[in-house]
Amino acid sequence: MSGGTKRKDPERRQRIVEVTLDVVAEYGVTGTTHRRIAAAAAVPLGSVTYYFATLDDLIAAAFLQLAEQSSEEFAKRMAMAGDRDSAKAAIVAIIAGSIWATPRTLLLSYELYAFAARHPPVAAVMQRWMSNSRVALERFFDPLTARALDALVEGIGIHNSIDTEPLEEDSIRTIVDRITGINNNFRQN
Amino acid sequence: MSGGTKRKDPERRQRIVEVTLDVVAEYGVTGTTHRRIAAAAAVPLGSVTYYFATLDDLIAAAFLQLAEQSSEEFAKRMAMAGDRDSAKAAIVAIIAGSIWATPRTLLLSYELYAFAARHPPVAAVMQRWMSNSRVALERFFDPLTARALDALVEGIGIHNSIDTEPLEEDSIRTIVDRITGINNNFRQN
DNA sequence: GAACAATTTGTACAAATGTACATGTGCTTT
DNA sequence: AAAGCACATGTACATTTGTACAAATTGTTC
Repeated sequence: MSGGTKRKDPERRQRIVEVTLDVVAEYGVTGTTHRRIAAAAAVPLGSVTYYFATLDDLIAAAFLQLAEQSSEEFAKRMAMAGDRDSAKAAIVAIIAGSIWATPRTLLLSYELYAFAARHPPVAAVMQRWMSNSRVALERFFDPLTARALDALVEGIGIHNSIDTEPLEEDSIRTIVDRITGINNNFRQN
Repeated sequence: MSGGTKRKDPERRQRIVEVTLDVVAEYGVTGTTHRRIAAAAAVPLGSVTYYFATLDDLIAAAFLQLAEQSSEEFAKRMAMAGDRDSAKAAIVAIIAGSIWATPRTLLLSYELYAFAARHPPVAAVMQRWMSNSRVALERFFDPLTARALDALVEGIGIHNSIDTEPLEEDSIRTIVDRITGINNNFRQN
């Protein structure tokens, strides 16, 4: 039939990519090696180099996946919102909830930023990611507000991960309210 | 006299620390090695290991210095402000101006975050840094607003460094105005 | 100026790493 | 069933790395 699976372990490549994120999360990019990845994926060393010409390629692939997943996730949550108020609620939930801003994700973000700074293709994907987030936000808010909210998600996320006592949900809501304005910049669709 | 300098190259240790930041900025923590640092500082390899027992120690020392410098710099700028309005102006300048949010500093920040996540002592210093920033801001704003502004500096800084067209100063001012409130949460001293 | 301790230097080496590659192994097509 | 091919595996190896260390050097103290 059409495009049948090739051989034995059809999802091996994908598994390697996913496991790479685990390794990065645990050891950092600095401590990420072919052998650790191979061990984590339970495949022989040669298998890792078979699918990815270079270690950088593999790490890049892993980060690309992370960016795309995050981007989709964010867009999905925003898409579920019907009006400005529920959009604001979604933002608050994204920042406060340990669903998205999990320690692991934050940590991977730091590694991603650092990595992207030295790998233009990855940087390009990050730009798309940011752009998508903004587009999603601009369904409910004007461009400037969208950017501010986007930055806020980033900033509070980071600070909360470092801070001993993270901001509470109510506080976050207050800030979001201030940025979006109680009665200015309407532009519903 | 009291505590005279020991030997030949009295500032060697300090120079090594500073040069380490250069190396990290250029190659990332991943690409930072004893030998590169030695070359950049124009000292023999043995000299690097003489002052710092381990490479991690050295990198940690370098990041600690970065954190302290940044912290002082931020506090100083805030201290110069006399009232809320000039404080707001200072914040806008910090975000927009390429003085503090230079590509190098941002890049080093990413590396620092990632590094701190795996090195508790460095994480502790980062907490102090954040705490200091907030205290500086709380001279002019209530605690919640201070946190929001702090996060905003972080978030916009990052996004601007990735984005193709950074936010203009006017836009930043608008957002800062919204967060600080035009006529709410006064608390001058 | 001899003893001393703090620095300085060059070299050595075991461990880890990225990558290459020769050799299997099992589908699929002819 | 033979051939072809994509995938799989284990091993090999040149490099790079962190770190140790013995030997020199230099200022300071007595």
